[in-house]
Amino acid sequence: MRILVVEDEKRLADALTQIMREQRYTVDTVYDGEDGYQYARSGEYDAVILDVMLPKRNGFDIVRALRRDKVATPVLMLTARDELESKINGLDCGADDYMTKPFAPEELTARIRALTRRQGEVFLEEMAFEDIVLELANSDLRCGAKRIRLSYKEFEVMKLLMLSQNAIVPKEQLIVKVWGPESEAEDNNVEAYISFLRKKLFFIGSKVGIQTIRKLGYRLGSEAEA
Amino acid sequence: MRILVVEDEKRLADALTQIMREQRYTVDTVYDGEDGYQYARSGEYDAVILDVMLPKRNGFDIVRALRRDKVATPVLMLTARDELESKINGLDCGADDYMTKPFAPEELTARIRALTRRQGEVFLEEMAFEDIVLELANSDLRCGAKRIRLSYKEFEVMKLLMLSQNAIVPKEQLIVKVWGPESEAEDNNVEAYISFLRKKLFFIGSKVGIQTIRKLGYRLGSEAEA
DNA sequence: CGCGATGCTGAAAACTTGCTGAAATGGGTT
DNA sequence: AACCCATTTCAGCAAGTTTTCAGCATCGCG
Repeated sequence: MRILVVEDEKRLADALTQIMREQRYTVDTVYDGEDGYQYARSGEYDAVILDVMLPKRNGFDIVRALRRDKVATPVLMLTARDELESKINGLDCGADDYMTKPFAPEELTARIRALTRRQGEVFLEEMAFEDIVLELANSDLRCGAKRIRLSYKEFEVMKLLMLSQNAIVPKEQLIVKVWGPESEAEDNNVEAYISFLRKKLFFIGSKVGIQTIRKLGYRLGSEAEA
Repeated sequence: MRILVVEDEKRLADALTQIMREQRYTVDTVYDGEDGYQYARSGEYDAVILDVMLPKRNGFDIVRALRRDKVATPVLMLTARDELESKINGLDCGADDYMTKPFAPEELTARIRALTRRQGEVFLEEMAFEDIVLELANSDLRCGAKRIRLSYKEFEVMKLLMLSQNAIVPKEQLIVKVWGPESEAEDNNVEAYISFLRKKLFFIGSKVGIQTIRKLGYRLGSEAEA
């Protein structure tokens, strides 16, 4: 989860950055309105913490511009003034929430959680290993420009292998997690799917291969190592 | 736009209802937590204004229950206490915003506007995707000079697909949002409409197509990609 | 090396899921 | 009542997925 902090007061900016990093967000920090706007416009953030009073360009202005640019990133406005006017102004500009300084760190994190929750879950969108990427949203397996659609079970098997990175995944575990603990699935079912996946890995030209560790299971590795 | 007000104090409840009606929202009002939960659970509101202290069931509890039921309706919590604790509590329960009593009517309406804006119920004239434009006012789908009228349900399905841009929209979600959560609609109903829409997309000569992602849902994409 | 155990894979079968044309339904209008 | 239109229903087909199975390949052990 990526957060953009736009705040000119160095001490406060650092504090905000620190607080958010502790919550395991990836934080970028900029110190004036113009930079803030440019960064936020990229749309790659999951939330923006935006001071109202800023050099070069004020917060209201930035939010309005972002919304006009069709950037929907949630924005939390920050201001020293506790006036109703500026609250309403902020929310009406298209900001999603509003907080007055000073504030407790917990309040900040709670508000950011509330803002990011919506998109939240979905944001881990892909898994990577070596030169391949598994797109969680649509079950596509990608290597460079080439891609191929995986079926439901192929996807599940691949996901488990990638989740374990280089570790060995026992057949038994694949059966339990993909076919279910009650299932009648046999080893050969897994073998068939490993075979399907190998074909698809070859097709997209990946150097990643599925290695067989006899009697133990399978694991991912690059063809080179072996 | 439909709003649910859950407030036990009669005077305040009436005031809230009045304020929101003046803003042309359709307002339903209930006076205790249990009713509040039941009504909100229908998912048919665009926002809920929820008091924390309520007979039968408190506000935190209700939000938590709603989120557990996968109801994503934005909730604005209302409380007399200006304590940080209860703010955090409210937001972490899954509420989307928080306001302390007393408040100015303008602040309430500004916050509700902010909450409802986010779900994309924006009053735009039209929505665009690649070479097609959906005219919200008259339900026409346009590609260049060619246009065709969509029926009500065709329009709703198309709107949801376009709202999600490239993201996958599950059949289930289409059923819930177009046919309603209580409906008996089956997958085949959606399939039939997807089929209608494909014919119309073809008719207006768009390069946009509706892609099927087996077991997951549908999404828009240009014919080229695939 | 020879043998059994283990794993691989292509093809076919069995099954699921999705598509679509046509007909039925049903509400609203003329 | 006759018609129009949106919507639902249904049946058969198409496409995609999963299972099954047979035969071959490979491994490791004696």
